[in-house]
Amino acid sequence: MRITTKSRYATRMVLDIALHGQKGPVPISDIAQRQGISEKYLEKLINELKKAGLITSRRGVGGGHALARPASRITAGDIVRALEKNETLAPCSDCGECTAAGQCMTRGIWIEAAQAMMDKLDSVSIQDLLNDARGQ
Amino acid sequence: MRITTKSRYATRMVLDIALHGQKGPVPISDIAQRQGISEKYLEKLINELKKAGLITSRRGVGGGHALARPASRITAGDIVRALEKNETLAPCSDCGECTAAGQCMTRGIWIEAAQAMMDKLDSVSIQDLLNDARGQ
DNA sequence: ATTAATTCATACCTAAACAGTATGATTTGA
DNA sequence: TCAAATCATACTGTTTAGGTATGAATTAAT
Repeated sequence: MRITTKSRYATRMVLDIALHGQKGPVPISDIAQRQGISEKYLEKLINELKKAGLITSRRGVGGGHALARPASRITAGDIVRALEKNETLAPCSDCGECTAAGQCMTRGIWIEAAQAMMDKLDSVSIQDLLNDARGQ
Repeated sequence: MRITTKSRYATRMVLDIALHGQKGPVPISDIAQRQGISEKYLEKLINELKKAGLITSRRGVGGGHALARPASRITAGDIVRALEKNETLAPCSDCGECTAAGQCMTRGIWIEAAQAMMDKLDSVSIQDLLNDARGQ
C-alpha cells in the first residue's frame, strides 16, 4: 500500500492541463517546463492516465492532451488508482492461503486503512484543486 | 507514503506476543515458527519496535520479548510509525522550496490522505485485535 | 511535398529500498 | 560450563521507482 511521486506528478499534470487547457490540448513540453519535471517521464505517466480513460490526446502539430471529462468528475483517487499497482494498495486479496497463526487476524486493518485513504482521495476532485488554486 | 510487509509482520509479531506472553517473555524462535517468517528477519524488525519503546526484551535462557505496555495502549499506528520511515509517510515536509507552478497546490491532499490512514490505524489497538481473534 | 511539432512505442539504465541471510559476539539461567 | 536466547554487523538478491535514449508515427502549416 503506497503512494509515490508517480501519483503526485500525475496529479500536478492533470491539474496543469485543467488550468491551461481552455484553448486546446496542452503539450507535454509545456507541462514539463512549468512543473519542472522530465518530459519523457511525464510521457510515461500520461500514458497510464490515457489507459485509465482520464486523458485524451491529439498527435501532431498543435496537438497535446486534454481532460477526458470535466474536472469535477476526476478525483485524486482516480489518478492514484491509475498510477499505482493494485497490489500495492491492497496488501492481501483474500486469497485464502493465510488462515493460520493470525496472519489474517490483522488483515482487516490494512484494508480499512487503505480504504480510509482512498475515501479521502476520492472526496477531492480536480475542480476542487482548481478552486483552491484560484482562491489563493 | 507507504505501508510494507515490515509493518504487517511487526503487527503480527506484537499480536503473537500479546497472545502468548502471559507466562513470560516470548522468544523470537517461537514467533517465527508460528508465523512462518524468518527468525533473523523478525529479529531485525523487533529491534525497531524496541527502539520505539513498544517492546522490552530479556536475554539469555528463558529470555524473550514482551509488550512494554498494555495491549490496549499499543496501536497499529504506533507500530507503523516505528517501522516505516517518516519520509515515506509524509511526502513533503513543508520545506518551502516548491512555491512555483502548483507543486504545493496538491500537497495538502497527500498529507490529508496519509492522516486519514494513520487516524484509522491509531484507532485500532492490539487489544482490539486480541478481542477480534478470541471472538472468532 | 517537406518540415517541424507533437504523441506513441520500446528498450535501457541507476540508485534505493525491501526482504532476507550469515556470522558471530554477548548475556543469562540451569 | 553449557545451551538458550538476544544483540550487532555485514552482506546479498530482487524489485521498483525514477529517469533516459532512440526513434517511429501522426498531423498542421508552409
